[in-house]
Amino acid sequence: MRAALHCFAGKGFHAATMDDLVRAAGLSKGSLYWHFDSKEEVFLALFDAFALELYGQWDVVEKALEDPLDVLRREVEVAIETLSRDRELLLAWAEFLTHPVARERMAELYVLGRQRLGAIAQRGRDMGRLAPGPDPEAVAATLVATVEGLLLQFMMDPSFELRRHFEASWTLLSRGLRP
Amino acid sequence: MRAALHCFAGKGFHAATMDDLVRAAGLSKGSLYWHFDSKEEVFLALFDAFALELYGQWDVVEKALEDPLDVLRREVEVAIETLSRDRELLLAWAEFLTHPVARERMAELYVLGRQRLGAIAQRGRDMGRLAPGPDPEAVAATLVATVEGLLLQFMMDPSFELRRHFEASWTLLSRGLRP
DNA sequence: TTGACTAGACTGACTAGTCAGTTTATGCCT
DNA sequence: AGGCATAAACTGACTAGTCAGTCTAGTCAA
Repeated sequence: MRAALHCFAGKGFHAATMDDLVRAAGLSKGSLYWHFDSKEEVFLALFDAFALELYGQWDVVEKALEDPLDVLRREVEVAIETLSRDRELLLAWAEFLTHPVARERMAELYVLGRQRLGAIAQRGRDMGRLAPGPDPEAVAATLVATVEGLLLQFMMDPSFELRRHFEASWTLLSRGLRP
Repeated sequence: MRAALHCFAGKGFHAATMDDLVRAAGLSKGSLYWHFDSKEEVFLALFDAFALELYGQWDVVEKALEDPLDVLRREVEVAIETLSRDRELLLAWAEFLTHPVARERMAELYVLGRQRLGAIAQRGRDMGRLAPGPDPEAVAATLVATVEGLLLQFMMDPSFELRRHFEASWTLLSRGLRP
């Protein structure tokens, strides 16, 4: 899987050949096809692994923190950290956007992500910790957009100051979120 | 070019064959190669056309509007409108992210975009129309992130209410931007 | 002995790009 | 008007190469 991530991130899904994966993993063609039925399956397995990791981390955040505004901030932060930890992961992420099946799964991931953030925003509003103005669903969409948009800029340009810009984005957004 | 957009959006850069383009354009192989030297050249020509269109529209906005906050809002709006007008354009946009050369050009586009938005934010701050808090560069990065993040979500899911969520995002952000 | 696993040569479908020409448009001279 | 030259646009069969996936022949641990 690590070898596959390396190959797909470096050359993209199509340009990376099964021979590349085999070489990078130190395996043979036969072995690779013993473990996976097809190139696509390797690719999708990668996606599923990251989706699982991301939402696993969100579970932790939601159990650890109380204040809805803290949870929102930390979840955005965790999503950015998880995906930017490894540059190859980020490049593979872009690759997922262009693969028909991976894209479908990514779409589900977004829907679920918005639901989770939206539910927290709703709770925050009910508790009076968030401004009553913007509806929770739209807040969730805005937060997802911020995560993905900042990551996209970082992906295009490693010198993009992700951390600093995230702090600035949050400062702007939280002013709008607070009652 | 229209035919190429259709093919690349539908199947992606790699899976779309030159024979597909030829069929879609109602041309022959030789003809296509008379106009373009390679598949990559067709692809990059598409990117350049859209980059040009986008910044052309920003020029118009900057000439037409006075108040920096209005300009910022309208430029974000125009970027979203231009890229979401045509679903195929949006899908091709994702394709650009994964092509090494197109990615480089996209990176330049982001840098230039942030510079332009940053300059306007700076002016707004100097004029006292924007809060002095967040530095202009970070404001620009946040706005670019919002555009790209919302578009990404719309790309994955046509039922995503782009317009409504854009309004909500702007409401949140503008609260943070105003003095 | 069996079944999980590995090796790597091989095949067949597919595709970017080429080339040797053909047709159409344009301009110019008588 | 018509003949001629030149360039621009186009045609489609062909080549040379690539690569996902298959297949046969194994190894090795329990």
